[in-house]
Amino acid sequence: MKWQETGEVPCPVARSLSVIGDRWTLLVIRNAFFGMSRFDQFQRNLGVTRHVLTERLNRMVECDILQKVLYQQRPPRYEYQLTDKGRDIYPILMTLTAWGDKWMPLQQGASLFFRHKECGKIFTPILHCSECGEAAGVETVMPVRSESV
Amino acid sequence: MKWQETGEVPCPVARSLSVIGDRWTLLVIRNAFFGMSRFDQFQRNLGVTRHVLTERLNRMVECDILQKVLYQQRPPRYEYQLTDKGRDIYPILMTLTAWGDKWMPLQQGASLFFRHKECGKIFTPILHCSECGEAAGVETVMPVRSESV
DNA sequence: CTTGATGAGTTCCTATTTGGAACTTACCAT
DNA sequence: ATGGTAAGTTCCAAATAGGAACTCATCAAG
Repeated sequence: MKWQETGEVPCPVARSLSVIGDRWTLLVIRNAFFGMSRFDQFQRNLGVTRHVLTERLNRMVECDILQKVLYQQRPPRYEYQLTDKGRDIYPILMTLTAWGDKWMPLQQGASLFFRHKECGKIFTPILHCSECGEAAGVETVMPVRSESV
Repeated sequence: MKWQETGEVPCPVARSLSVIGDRWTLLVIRNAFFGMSRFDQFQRNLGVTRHVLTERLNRMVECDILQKVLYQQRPPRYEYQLTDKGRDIYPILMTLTAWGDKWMPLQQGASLFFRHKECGKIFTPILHCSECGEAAGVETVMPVRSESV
């Protein structure tokens, strides 16, 4: 099975991964959340080769995760900004961060935190149930395939 | 930059991705959550080539996401079971699922749901702040690098 | 006892994707 | 006229992936 065939696959995990399931893509998005938007910023910060970066940015624009915005004429220069679809990847980055901090810690401790503006504190993201509001972890959740709903 | 160099990188997102940041790895883990544990089950269900699957399973065992458990002698056969570290990937799969359902829907609707055992309902996972308990989305969260904490 | 099936890989070859470095194009500043 | 900046392109070598066939130990059937 090739990866371009998975965009229309029934599993939403596979569909998500068909777009954001490679390493550089998520790192570009992480940097976009830190305010980066230009080709050379991404390239220098990540160390990704220019031609892989070109391919990834184009794919994200096609998939409507980033949009090109003209920031200068003569010569025309575009920057890449997160769309609503792209901004909605934030929870994925938060859970990835939480997992990395917990299970692949470095001796000098975490290097990325999240501050909740409403209470002002550094926090760990916890998944809750949209229906009852209580925490929903692996022990309290059952995956259900749609055939059997 | 090569990918094997990123395991010790300061960003926890990059460290997470160095292990689970490729397409097949997360699909294998998804299937493990559905109860699969054997080589041929993974191979047939995913359509991944056997030698890529071998490499991925070995890597996950090395990283302590899966563990090999003998389930038969003569000939010795092992199955792959999620460890605590592996089970803790569940929130990542939930957020990936929620994003895929919302932004890459199929005409016939979602094909994977989560049921909260405590309230019995199908739900969408929402990230909350571990400190105050309120919802924490992209608008109410500030990423902070550790240098500036 | 020969054949066939099962499970978990391994091997081999080809095709695609990366990594790395240099080159291009359009402009501005000195 | 020279150098710098930004955003790519191009080229080649190296690594990774896809596909199909092969191996090995063992059990079951005819």
